[in-house]
Order: sequence, then structure tokens, then C-alpha cells
Amino acid sequence: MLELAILGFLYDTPLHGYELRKRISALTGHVKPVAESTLYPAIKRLEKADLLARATEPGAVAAPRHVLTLTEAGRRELRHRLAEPDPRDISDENRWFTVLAFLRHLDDAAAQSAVLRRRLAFLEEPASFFYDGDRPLRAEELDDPFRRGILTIARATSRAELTWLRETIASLGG
Amino acid sequence: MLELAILGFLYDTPLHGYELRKRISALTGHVKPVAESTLYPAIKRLEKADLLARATEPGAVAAPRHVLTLTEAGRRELRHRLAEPDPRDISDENRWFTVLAFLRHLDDAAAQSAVLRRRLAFLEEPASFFYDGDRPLRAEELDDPFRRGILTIARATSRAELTWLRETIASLGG
DNA sequence: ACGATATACCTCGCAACCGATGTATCAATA
DNA sequence: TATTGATACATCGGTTGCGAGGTATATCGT
Repeated sequence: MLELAILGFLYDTPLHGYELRKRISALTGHVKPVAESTLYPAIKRLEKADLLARATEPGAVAAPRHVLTLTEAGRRELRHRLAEPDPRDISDENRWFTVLAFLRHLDDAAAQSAVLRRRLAFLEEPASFFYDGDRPLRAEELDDPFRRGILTIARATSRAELTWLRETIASLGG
Repeated sequence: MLELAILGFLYDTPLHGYELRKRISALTGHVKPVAESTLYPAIKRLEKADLLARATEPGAVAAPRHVLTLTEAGRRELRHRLAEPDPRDISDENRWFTVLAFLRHLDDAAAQSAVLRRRLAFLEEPASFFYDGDRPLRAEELDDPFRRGILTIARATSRAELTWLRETIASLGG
């Protein structure tokens, strides 16, 4: 998820690590804070895999900057990760939002639509958080008000997202 | 999050690892699958910390089972983790849902309410995923349809949850 | 008789994540 | 003048997570 965000932001324009950190924090930081000690090793991993290159520049304000630029392989890698997301990128909302945040980088509307349809298929599966045997329970069947809350909230999200997905898929396919 | 789920399920009744795995999979598995190679080491960690004890029983169907029971320290630990959740348990929906799933185990309505109010405070902060400088952007201000989707969906979730939180806090407060 | 499926547990090695801590420079504020 | 805060990068050790693989037993369908 972090690597996807790094690739995604650098796809637009080269950035140094500190600026990258601020952008990632703005995108997902209020939900999942990004530690510097996670970001810098991730950058190194991507550099080692030749997905990005770094160039040292004198710091504009303070210490020298390492400006990060995606390589051609890095650009391919982002498109690949967007076009064929890991199942977790589809099911986990945090990861899914990161995919969505950069999905415009897929040039092909059909490819974008295919990704949205994967999420649609996931949301259309009858799934709950609580079961009676195999049967998914509805909010009304639960005594526990907190568990009822989970279902109420999840249902609201799901409805909103289904509506948006169907509209957006239609507008892409049009 | 995994440890919280283990403690939460065992708070009700002793279970063996395999059954625990099925319950955790039902609860969060459709979003975040639980690997056995994550669960068993987690059980060991909790055992080592004296939060749970294991007793070997002949297997009802196949191999022998290790029935896991929370110790008194384990029960205290669950209540503590519920009463004073990590900030990430509040901000990250996956973790938050796990807290909610077991929040009934806090005996005190005031303590439950305090936890809900922490989530309420988090949701009431003006946060977005996209900014113009410091100003959070609204869905209508974005060109990118996918990023607009993120805000649309997040807004719908947030509204539903705020409503539910306020209602539930009111009903707890008497 | 054989293979698939379910039950039931476990280890290994690698990857990822994070808190604590360290190193510098520069600007603003007290 | 001192200290805080922002910029800018990095390492270390510990913890968590996961895929791949392993070991058994019992059941059910073919």
C-alpha cells in the first residue's frame, strides 16, 4: 500500500522523500499514519528494484534533498499494480482507496472499468461480519448494539459505494 | 488487531485454535484474510505473556486440540485494550470494527461511551484525502472521478457513522 | 481403493512496519 | 541568546505478518 502510494505520487512528478511523506500523510495519514522509518526503507526497496532513481540536490531550505524519479520500469510497475491489484487491494478499503487515488494513471478506460468491476463483484458477494452457521445475520437480528453498529455502518458504506461504482462504470463504458 | 480478536473471542468462551480461526475469518476475513501462520504465532505470544492458557484435549474429529482459555490477566488485558484503544484502533476502520465487535465486554456504560466519543471526535475533525494547501477539498472540486469517488464514499460512511455514534452515545448516557 | 476435503496444528524465512534515536541546517520566536 | 520547530535524511532492534511447506487423522464420494 505504501509502495503503491510512492509509485503513484512519483508517476506525476519527481519528489524528494520529505515532500513525498507529506503527500502520503495527507492522503492516508489521518487513518494510517506513515512513520519515516517505514517510508525511507520503502524508498530504498524501490530504488534497489530499479523502480526509482535518486539524484542529490542542495536543499532548498535545509539539508540536501534526494530527488526521486520513477524509472520506466517503475512506471510500468505502477500501471501493473493498478491494472492487476492484489485481492487485498480490492477487499481492504484502505488499500482500495489507494488504488482509486491513482487509478487515473491507467490510460485505458476499459482497464479502469475492469478494476472497478472487481470491487463491484466483491461488494456484491453476500458477506457479513456475523453469521448464524452459514447465514449472514442482519443488523436487526443482533442484540449487541455495537455489533449492530458495525453492520449499519458497513451497509451504508456499501450502498454508497455500489451506487458510485455502477454510475462510474457506466460512464466509463459509455 | 489480531490479538484483540483472539482475546475478544476467548473472553466469552474457551476455544481451540482452529475454531478461533474460523470465527476470526467470519468477522474480518472477507476484508483481511487471516493466515494460519499469523494466528498460531500470535496465540503463542499471548500464551508466553500469560494472557491465555492451553489444555490439550483429544480431537473431536481429527487431531488433538489445544483448548485456549483466557487467564485473569488476559481478561484484564482485553478490557484494557478496549477501554484505552491505540489511536490506530480509533482511526483505522478495520481496527475500529474489531474494537466495536467486543466493546460489550466493557462492563461500564460510561467506559463504552468514552470509547465511542473518541471515535466521534476523530470523525468530527475536518479531514479529507486531498488538500489545496491546508484546505480540505470537496468532491465537487476534484476533476479525477476516482478521487471524487473516494470522497463520496468516505462522506457517506462518515455520515452514517456519526448518526449511529450520536444515537448510541445518547442511549448509553441514559 | 483412492483422492479430495475437513479437521488440527506447526515451523521457517523473508518482508514489512514502527518507535526510538541520531545527524544536520536554517528560521523564527522567546 | 537559547530554544523550539521545520526541513531533510537515516539506522537499529524488535514485532508483526505472510507464503510455502510440513505432519497427522477422519470422512465422504467415486
